[in-house]
Amino acid sequence: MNDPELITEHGKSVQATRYAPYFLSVINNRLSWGASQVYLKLFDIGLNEWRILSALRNEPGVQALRVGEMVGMNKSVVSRSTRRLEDMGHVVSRLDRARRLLWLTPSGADLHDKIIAIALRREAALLDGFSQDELNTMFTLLERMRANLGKVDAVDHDLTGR
Amino acid sequence: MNDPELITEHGKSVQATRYAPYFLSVINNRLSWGASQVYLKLFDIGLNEWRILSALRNEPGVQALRVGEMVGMNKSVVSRSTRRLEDMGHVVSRLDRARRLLWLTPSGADLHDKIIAIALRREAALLDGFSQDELNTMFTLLERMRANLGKVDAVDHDLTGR
DNA sequence: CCCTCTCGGTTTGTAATTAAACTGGTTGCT
DNA sequence: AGCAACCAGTTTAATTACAAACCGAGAGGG
Repeated sequence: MNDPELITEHGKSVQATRYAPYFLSVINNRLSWGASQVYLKLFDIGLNEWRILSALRNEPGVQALRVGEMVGMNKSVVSRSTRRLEDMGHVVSRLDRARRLLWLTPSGADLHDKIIAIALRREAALLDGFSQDELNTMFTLLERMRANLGKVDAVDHDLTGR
Repeated sequence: MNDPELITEHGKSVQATRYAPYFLSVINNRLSWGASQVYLKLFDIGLNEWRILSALRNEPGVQALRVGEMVGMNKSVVSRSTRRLEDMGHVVSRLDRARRLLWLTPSGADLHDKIIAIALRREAALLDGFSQDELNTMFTLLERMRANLGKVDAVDHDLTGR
């Protein structure tokens, strides 16, 4: 019945339950997709716009490029999303030489404060049942993974010849 | 100089370094983007195609829907990616009633074995320096987060009214 | 035997993400 | 002053991701 040309035997493979990238992607994808949907539905802005609000709340008057660094966004996204927030009246910008400096408006600050409450509630649900010790451990381990990303890149460069 | 209408004071905000979703997104995004680039460059297939190869290696002859469950992919992605793999000759399918059953071809199995070596190398780089104990702890904590995703959804439903 | 409901799968639409090409203004050097 | 190098930001293109609408084949009930 089965074509002998087909692979039908169980070979060595990745066990998803012990493969870190799989775990990370499942958790992250559902988290960020869910966040987007909630923010869009309640406030008509997406996850990227929210990140910008957050950055500007921390450092009012920064330039666009710095916003990207702060929240780990590509500058192209910063560009589009700030424009959108500006159109909606949540952000204003001023040109300083070649730089574009950004501030929240009162409505932007208000929006930020509403969304952060939701973001923290969602995070609390994600970490429900974690003791303080476990939280510390987890952040430490995540931080070490993040620090190792450069080594992953090195593997990639090795494989693709830069 | 600063318009008084603008928010310029530092208010309560999210500290990215202790905000789990941010960490997860940074790590995951770089990981999966990097993987895609490597697989595309070396083998002309993307991350999604790779995931399907992996699922079919584990369970030859499964139906498309089940593949999605196994590797956490949306069925629409499974649909597109399997078609692509079939066009490339790495996968064959057979209709069984309404189901579409999938198998690797020898070339697909070969491709799988090449890529898994890379995937494991990349993961090893990510987890470089982790002791066996730390690995166990981390997978446990990740699994608990994954299990909590339902609670996050509950928060979302509560907020958006289903 | 036909109608409807269900189920697997495909298509479509929107958001997020990154790199790379492009633009325009600044700065620095001669 | 003029040209080149650089830098911030914008635009474009490609990939991943999810939900929802859609479609077609089966199954079940009347």
